[in-house]
Formats: sequence, C-alpha cells, structure tokens
Amino acid sequence: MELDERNKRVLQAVIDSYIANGSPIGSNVLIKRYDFGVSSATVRNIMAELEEMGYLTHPHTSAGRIPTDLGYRYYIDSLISIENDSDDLEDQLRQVSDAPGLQGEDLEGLMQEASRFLATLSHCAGVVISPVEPEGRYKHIEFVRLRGRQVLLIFVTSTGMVQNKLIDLDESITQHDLNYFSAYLDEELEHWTLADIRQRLLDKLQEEKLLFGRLMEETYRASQEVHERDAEKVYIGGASQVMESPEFANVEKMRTLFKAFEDKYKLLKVLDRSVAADGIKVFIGSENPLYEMQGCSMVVGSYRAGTNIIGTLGVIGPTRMQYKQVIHVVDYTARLLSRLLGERYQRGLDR
Amino acid sequence: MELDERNKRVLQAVIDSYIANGSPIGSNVLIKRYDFGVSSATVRNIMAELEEMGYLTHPHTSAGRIPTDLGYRYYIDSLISIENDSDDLEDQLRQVSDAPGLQGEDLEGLMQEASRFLATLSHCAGVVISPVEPEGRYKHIEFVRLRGRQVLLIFVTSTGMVQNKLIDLDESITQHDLNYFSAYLDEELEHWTLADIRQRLLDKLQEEKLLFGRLMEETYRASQEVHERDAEKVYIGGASQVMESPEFANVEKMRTLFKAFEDKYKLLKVLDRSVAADGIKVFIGSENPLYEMQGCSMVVGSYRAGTNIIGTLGVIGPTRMQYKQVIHVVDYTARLLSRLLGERYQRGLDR
DNA sequence: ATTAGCACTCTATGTCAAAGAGTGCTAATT
DNA sequence: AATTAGCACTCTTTGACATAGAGTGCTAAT
Repeated sequence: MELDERNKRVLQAVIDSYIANGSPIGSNVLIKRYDFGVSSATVRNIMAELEEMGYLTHPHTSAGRIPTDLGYRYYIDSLISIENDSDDLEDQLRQVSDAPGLQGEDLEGLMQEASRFLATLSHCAGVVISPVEPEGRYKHIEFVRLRGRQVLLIFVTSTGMVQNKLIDLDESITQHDLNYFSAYLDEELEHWTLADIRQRLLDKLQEEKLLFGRLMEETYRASQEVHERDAEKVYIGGASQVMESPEFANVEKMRTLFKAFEDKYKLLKVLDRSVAADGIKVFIGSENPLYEMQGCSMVVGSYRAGTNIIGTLGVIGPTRMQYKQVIHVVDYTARLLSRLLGERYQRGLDR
Repeated sequence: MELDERNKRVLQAVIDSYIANGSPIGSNVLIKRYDFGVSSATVRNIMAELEEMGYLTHPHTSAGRIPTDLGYRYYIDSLISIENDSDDLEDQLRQVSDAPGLQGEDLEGLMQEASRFLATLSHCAGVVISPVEPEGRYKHIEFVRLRGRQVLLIFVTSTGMVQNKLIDLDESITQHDLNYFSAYLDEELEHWTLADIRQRLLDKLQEEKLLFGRLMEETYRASQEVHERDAEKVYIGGASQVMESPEFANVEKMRTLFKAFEDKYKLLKVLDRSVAADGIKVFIGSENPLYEMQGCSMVVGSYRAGTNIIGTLGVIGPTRMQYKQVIHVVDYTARLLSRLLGERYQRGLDR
C-alpha cells in the first residue's frame, strides 16, 4: 500500500478540498486549486489509481471524487500534520478556556461546560464521561435519622465523593445508636478501597448477626448501589451543532444519531472501552463501534489525574469533519480537564 | 364569537382529521368521512365562514383547510372531551407506569425516567423540572476532613436532600474540632427553614469572630451555593421523538427547537412561570412564551406533594399533535409523579 | 510517462403539459 | 332564506423531455 509522493499529495488535496467544501472534487478543479505541475489528465489517472486502492470513490460516473473511510484513515494516519495549527484556533482555545464556567466548583457543571466547550470549538457534539476515582477509599459513613424509620445514609470517599441513599427500617432507631454504628463502621472500614469494603461488609454481616443486622444489610446494599450508580455519567453538549452540517440534512440519519445520544449507557460502554490506551483516537465512519453511528466519526481522548486515566472525552460529528482542528481541540480539552481536576484533587494536600 | 352547533361540528371534524392525517382537508373528503347531512357546497360555505373568523386557513387557493392557532385554541377550549379516552391509552399508561425505573430510589433517575415516560406516550419531547422542597428544613451539617486543609462539607435537609461542597482552609483542623463545630451548628440551626439559616449564619458570623470564623464563613457561602445550585433542574427525555413528525422535516426548524432544548435555563424560567396555577395548560404555536418554539405546542402540568405544587412537567411537540391524548398523558404523569414523590416524603413518618 | 482530445455518462435545471384537488361563485331548487 | 348543483378557475404535483455542465475514461499522439 505504498503511495509515491505525488499520489499522496493528490490524495491529501482531494480530502482537504472535500472537507473544506463538501462537494466531490474533479481533476480540473484540483489542478486549478493546487499546483501539481501536471495536467488534469494525469491527475485523473492518479485518482483512478487511488480509487482502485480504495482511498477514493465517486458517487456516480460524472461526479468528482470523494474520500472513502479508508481514505480518511490514511489521511489521518499519514497525511495531516498536527503541529502547524492555525494561531487562530490556538487563540480561540485559550480565550474560551479562560471563560468562567470551566472554573466552577461543581463537578457536574464542569463536565457539562467541558462538553459544551468541545462542541462549540469542534462544531460537533461534545461528549464527556465523568471521572472514576481509582484512588477513592472509604472515608466515612454518616447516618442521619430523618423521621421515624427513615434514615439517610451518606457515604464519603477519601477523594471527597459523596453518595447518599434513603433507607426505611423496620423499627425506629435513635440518632445516638446511629452515631455509634457509624463510628463502628469508620473503625472497621477506614482506608479500605471501595471495591474491598463490599466484601468486608458482607463478611461482617455474616460474622455477627447483631443489633445492627438490618442496618448493616442496608449499608451493604447501599455500597453496592453506590458502586453501580457512581458508574460514570455521560454528558453530551451542543448536540445541535451536528445539525449544521449538510450531511445531516437527511432527517432519518439525524434521528438515528440522536437516538444513539439518548442511549447514554451504550455510548458509555463504547467510549470507555475504546480509550484504554493513551492519546487521541479517531473512529471513521464504518470503523465506528456503534452501529447507529456508522455514518459519523468520533474523535476521543482521555483525561487523567496524575498518571491515571480517569475519564474519557471526545466529539461526535459527520465523517466529513475538520479532523486536524478537531483532534487538536480534543487534545487540548483533555489536557485542560486533567489540569482542572488535578487542581481539585491536589489542592487539599499538605504543602 | 359564537358558533352554531353545525359550525362547531365542522371545525372539530377538520381539526380531528388534520391532526390524524397531517394533510389539508377539503369539503369533499370531509362529507365523505363525516356525515353532516349537507352537501359539500354547504360545507364549503361553512369553511369559508370559519376561515373568516380566523379558525381555519388554507396554504393556497386550491388546497384544503388547516386549523390556525386560534382554531386549535377553540378546539381545546370547547371541542375536545377529555373524558372519553380510548381504553387503549389507559392500558398503555398503566402498563408503562408499572415498569421498573419509575420506582427507583434515585431522584435524578426518577426525573429522567418520568421525562422519558412522557416522551414515549405522547410522541413528543418530555420535560420534567425537578421538585423544589418548600418543606425543607435544616437537619444536619457534617464536616469530613479529607487531607490536610481540605474539608468536605455535607449539608442535609429534613427531607433528605444532600448537598456537598469542598472547602480549602488556611490552616489544618482536626476531625475532632470539626465534629464539635458540627454539633454546635446542629444545635443553633435545627428546624430552621433553608431560607432563614443563611441569615442566621450571617448573624452568628458577625456576633462571634471565634475560632471557627473561617469555617463559619465557608459554611455560609456553602449554604448560599446550595440554595442556588439546588435551583430546579430540567430533564428532557425522548427529544428524538419530535423528529418523527413530518412538520420537522425542515432541518432548520428542528435545529432551532433543539437549540432551545439546550438552553435549559430559559426553558426552566418559562415552564416555572407558566404553571403557577393548577391543572393542565396548553400553549399553541404562537401562544408559546418562548420565541424559538412558536412553531411548537407545549402541554404542561404540575405535580405536588400534599397540597403544595413542587414541580412542573410537560411535553413539547409539533402544533399538530394529538392534544386529547397528550393532555391525558401529562395529567396522568403529573398524578403519578405526585404519588411517587408523596410516598418518598411520607414513607418515613411514624405510623 | 504524460497529455490532448473526444465520446460518453450522469446530474441538475428548466419547461411544459396533464392530472388532480379544491375553491368560490352563480343560478337553480327546496 | 338556506341549500345545492354545476362550473370555471387556481394552484400543486407529477412526469416527460431537452439542455447545459461537470467529470470521467479511453485512445492516440507527444
């Protein structure tokens, strides 16, 4: 699959041009816009060659060429240079990332803001998955008696994540007893990892069928739920951006995409799985792991706390997107989010 | 604006028919489908009359009639009978509302589920605004020392709402001191309403510039934030449903609508304001308080805890929607949500 | 190996006619 | 006086057809 220099240049020109204008591009237009030093007939031959290799195609005989998914693949792997970005974009990035909202305290707000940030700068839908906290360990459980048999359970991890659950007991219990039980759990569970405490609770539960049996049981169940519910959340921002691009003039296509957006769980799985490794990944059209999105492309990256990858983010848009810019935006946002969350996690450390 | 019985029947027939089929309806089709006991010519005269009164219009001379917004208004106010619903819908409602998801513990999940419930049954986008809790009173504040100068503040109301905030102190503080301060606050603030405790904290803050000055200050700030952040949230479910209806084949129109969906704050204001009163409200086309939605209709209602209205919910869809069914669905969902939340609030009471 | 030239293909656009749906008016009927 | 039959008129939709334009692919010449 080696392409000589000239063929590469033609392929690049076709794809650049198609990305910019969205219309199939023919040999005449091509030599007018780019200077290859050869005639249109030669370009035609080259294009035919590229088509045979699977990088280009044309919608019908008398139309110009457009890239195939394979063509885009080659383009991204070998042809685009990430370095020479327009300063324009760089400025815009810095400007927008200084705006308020990204600085806010609220994790939820930050996620939402980040997804919107991605969307506005990439003109695609922005997707951010909230961080998992691999460092999280048991810190504290608090029980608050609300009314009668209703008790609020509050679960705190060492990273400051808080989850709560309402439980109904069979019989009333005093706040004093609750405090006692809480102190007991704190002692037994301190510093254990989130994964481990469930087992430990289970052990305790079987070991001693004591006064707090029922409460213990509920605590166990809660810890399980906390584990499940804390499963990462998916934030989608600026979905309406994708409606801008003419490829989605077809309403049916768009509906499929938006349906996929609504099934956040599926999206989560796909995004989570696909970004085990480092760096930015691009899924083009049919490469897309989600069937509903095979007409789209996805550019995804990951953000981290220290050395650990703690979350995923990216954009979803038409296959014909400005890959160069979008890759840069995703990369930038990933770093930005890493920094912002890093601040958050580090801030309280002893200095 | 009095219409005689026959005119009413014709208007109703036209609107019913248009809602069902989406195509303008002419005099011939009308007399074939409904039996008025008069000829098409007479019906034509009646239609012309209705048009002059502003209830009907036609897209061009040789097309049939379609309802105007005013026509829909009259239809909803005077012509549709809510009672005689199809048993079909009733069955469907009961069936879907028994499904899991609506029973879950998580408030956030419940809201999301409810919005989806509305969407699937109405074939419109479902909107639910999370409840404000007028009954909420101070219950407990817990401080958890995470690392060094970082302290997690957890705020609990009597209704079981939990909010948390991370604060950075200037100097380290022991968990023991934090517990002391927490106990102090519990004593000082117990049973006060959420609105009042902020003032009370402020008083305390000025009164005693003691050891906990900084902590108190942060607590005050947190209480303020909690108040603001707890502002109702907007949940939109099944937005892709509206793409089904042919009136949104126009992508530009759809984009406007989806942009409006993204600006949840605006949506919140409008929905909140419009449902001060009781019962179901319908906004038709240009009646819509949101400019971006003037091509749409909104059916909104409110849900309650006891006698207090605590939240709003509804659907947004094309002006040509199945009002009768949709109104019923919104009403049903409002009651359902009232019941589910009622259970939640009541469950812990002493029995 | 490159290129000029040309036949060929397919789309996009515009025009035209015919069919169909529906109206509004008039004159006749009840 | 209200209703109706009848008819001319209007406007959209559809399909057929011609034309212009863009672009290819092939062949033969360079």
